Amino acid sequence: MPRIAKYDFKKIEKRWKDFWDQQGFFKADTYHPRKKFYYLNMFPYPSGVLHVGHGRNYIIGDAFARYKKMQGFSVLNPMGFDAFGLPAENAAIENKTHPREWTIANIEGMKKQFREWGIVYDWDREIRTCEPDYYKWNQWLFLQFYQRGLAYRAQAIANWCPGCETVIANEQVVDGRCWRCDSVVEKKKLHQWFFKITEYAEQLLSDLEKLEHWPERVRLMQQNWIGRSEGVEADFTVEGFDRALKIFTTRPDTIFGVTFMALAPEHPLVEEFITQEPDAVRKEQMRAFVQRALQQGEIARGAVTVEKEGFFTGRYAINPVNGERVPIYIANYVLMEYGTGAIMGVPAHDRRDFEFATKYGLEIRQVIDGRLLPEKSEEEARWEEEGGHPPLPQLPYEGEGRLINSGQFNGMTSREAFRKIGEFLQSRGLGRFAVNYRMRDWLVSRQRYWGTPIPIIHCERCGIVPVPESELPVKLPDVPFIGKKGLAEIPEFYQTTCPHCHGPAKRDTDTMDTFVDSSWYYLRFISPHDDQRPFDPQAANAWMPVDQYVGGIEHATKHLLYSRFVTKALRDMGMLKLDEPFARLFTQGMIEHLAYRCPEHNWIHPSEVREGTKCPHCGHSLHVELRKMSKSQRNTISPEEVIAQYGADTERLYTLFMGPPEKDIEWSDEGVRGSFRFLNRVWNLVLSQARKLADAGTLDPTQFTERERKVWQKLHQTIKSVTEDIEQFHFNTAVSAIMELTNELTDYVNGNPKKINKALLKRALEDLVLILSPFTPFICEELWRRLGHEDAVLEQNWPTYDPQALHAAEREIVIQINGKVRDRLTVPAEISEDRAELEKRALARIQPRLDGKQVLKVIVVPGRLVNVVVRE
RNA sequence: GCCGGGGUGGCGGAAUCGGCAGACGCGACGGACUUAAAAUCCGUUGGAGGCUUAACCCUCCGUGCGGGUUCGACUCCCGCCCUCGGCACCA
Repeated sequence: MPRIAKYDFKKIEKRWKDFWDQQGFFKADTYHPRKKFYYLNMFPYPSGVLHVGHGRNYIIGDAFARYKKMQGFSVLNPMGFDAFGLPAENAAIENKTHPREWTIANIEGMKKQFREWGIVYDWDREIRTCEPDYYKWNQWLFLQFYQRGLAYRAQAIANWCPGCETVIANEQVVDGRCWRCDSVVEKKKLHQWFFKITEYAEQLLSDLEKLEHWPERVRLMQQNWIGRSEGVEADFTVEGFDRALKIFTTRPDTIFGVTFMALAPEHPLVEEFITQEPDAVRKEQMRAFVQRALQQGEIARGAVTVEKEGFFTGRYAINPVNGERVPIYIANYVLMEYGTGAIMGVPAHDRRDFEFATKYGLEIRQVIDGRLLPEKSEEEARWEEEGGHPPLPQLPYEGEGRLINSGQFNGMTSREAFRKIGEFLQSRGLGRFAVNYRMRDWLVSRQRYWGTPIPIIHCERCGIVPVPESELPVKLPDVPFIGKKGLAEIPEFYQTTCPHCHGPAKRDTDTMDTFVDSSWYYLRFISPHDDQRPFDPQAANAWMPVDQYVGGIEHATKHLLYSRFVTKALRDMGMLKLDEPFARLFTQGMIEHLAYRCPEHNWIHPSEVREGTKCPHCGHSLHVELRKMSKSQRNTISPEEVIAQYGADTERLYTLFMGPPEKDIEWSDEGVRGSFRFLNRVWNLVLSQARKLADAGTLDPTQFTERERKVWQKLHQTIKSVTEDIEQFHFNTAVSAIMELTNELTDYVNGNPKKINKALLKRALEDLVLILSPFTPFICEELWRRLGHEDAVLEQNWPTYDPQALHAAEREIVIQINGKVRDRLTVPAEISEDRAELEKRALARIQPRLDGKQVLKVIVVPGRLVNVVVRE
């Protein structure tokens, strides 16, 4: 027996890394793609050293791109870096360096890491958003938006993150905290730049339907986020005041139940009421209340838990439907940012209004009778039959029903009344149907250094003046970076002259949200070196949309929403001919690991944990929790360690095999060893046979023995299921199918070594290597050569299966009695579809078991089973 | 509160046009090899019970809980429980 060389992954991986670097398998034709496939991973923020959890995203992507390449697609598979952003500044401050240095160093480290993983990109298309040749086009985009009214500056109450010392967008606030640093977000009234994403609210919502290959979850998250509500805007006149008080309601059918009005503390009328208040004491009280409410707002007025508070303005409003006079309050629970910043209070049919009215002793008038809904008539009938009345619904009742106490609208259903009351108001010019969205405009200005400067100049004489396109890019000043220096502290930067009047002027000192950079980068990858425009529309139209996009779910209502908006805006600017940028989306799960926390010493690295999960410093019992891998929680596993011990192929295989890729899953060192063992088995199997197969004859399936036919069948079944699994991102089951094939081939080889069909085995081993190659490219490239091939795996065609080969000559039919398996029957394939024959054979077979019981019926599922139903 | 996903062996997970539950892997146990260990290889492994010289032979239970539909339910329907995620004083 010839000795088999050991699986020396270090040598193998080194060899093929270099080879792939030289080959350029993923170089794609920019202008004339044939059978194009645009594969894209969300590009990373260069935050430092990568751990195995980061690897998942890129390993999935590399496997998929390799598979598509072997299927004959022209694959565009680029990578770049979302290189602007706050962590670079914070790290620079900490390390007394410049954000640029920190960023570039990380990028170099990450590129090396990708290479270690065997991940192949077309680096000629690399993008770094912090370079002027990229951010110039952010500025261009900003100016285009400005011209079209899609970018505007406004004073608004913004989310201020005290940790990051900048404002952040609504999408970047999670549970009242900053998505990045977790600080509690405050509210500040500031002048800020916005992108008018709300102009596209309707399209962003309705086009979700087109995204049939997106996870349902993401679509729902966006739908909730956009939050469309249909309702009516109604004008209440204010007594002794010349302007109307506008409110928005989704329940115009309850308008006869209005017993008070409430204004947000920021509502413009509030200030006027205070100014005009003759009573000095009252004036002061009102002012104090507003002050208090606004301060409360800074913490989190949004919270349901905050007690509702109000203050009577002394003013009254007139209900446009019945002329009733109702008091106007200022209330802390009314939000200025939604609707009109004012509401009509209907305590009987709104939980919040009910709470408020109860507290302030306001009338609670029921105007909807929930018992009389047509859909409930069955229940009503039953109640009548039983001689009773249905119980009165408890107030507040927020459901639909029929109107009562509502004048001429009495008896209508809520739905009818919605329309009729809306029309009633409309016909008198006192209201109109209206739609409101929860989504707000995208706040894009940031008070930080490391970002794209906003290309705007403020001139005392001319006002806001856009920087002329010819002067782009407005470069970030190259100053030594000491401390938290924003552009507002760098006179060399902001001192300038006005492009109009040439007088002294000041540049805008804010930089753009980094999400602007990432909202269109997928277009830049297509023609990354174009210095005339952000991207070449012709090439973009040829390559877009991205056929498969992969990234984390955390971007569901941030990056994925912004990108959809920007694509639509560019379409309307005539630069793109498509509505949606990402045809297929896959959101991978996180990799988790146990994290240990000491009440005194915080996060403890698993390797330091002492026996019995004690803290190494103080002996305290540690709190153990499964958490996503993160540097801050000291529970990361470094790819270097894994690669040094087992090789990159093992890490790749384990990452894909560990579980469904969309799920969060725990990293297991034992699992890694299992993957390593498997690769050793494949290695030994192929090498033990490779030399013997040199003189394999021609393959002739018609001459197969029964055993050979079984091997042939398994091979084709495996090709089929692996292909289908990869298409659906079921990498875990694809790998297990390949493991089964390997087990089968090992059995075959060991079973009767003298009688091996060499042609069959050669083909089986070759196909095995090819279908495994997207997952573990290094070992497969090596084995492919050792099987006698000169050309690269990536130049091979993906194996296809023969439908004829999928079925065995014989099939096993299960025989059930009353649904329980009692016996089995092996029949020739032709018979397995013959109901009558199956029934006959099955009954004959189990006759002894029937024991004279009466057979009621026999159910035959061809090819599968026979179920005999007997009387017990 | 509203919306959505998910509950299957010791563990990760397979199997859903209703048709053999537990593929594949990990762990565990037993064995082979070895002076020994590691590595490797072979076998067993949902639970309970039974039969036999022996055999991978049989019976019952089993996919969060309780009902239902069906010849047959992890899969469909009704009602719950738990859990994860999104939204949330959005009028």
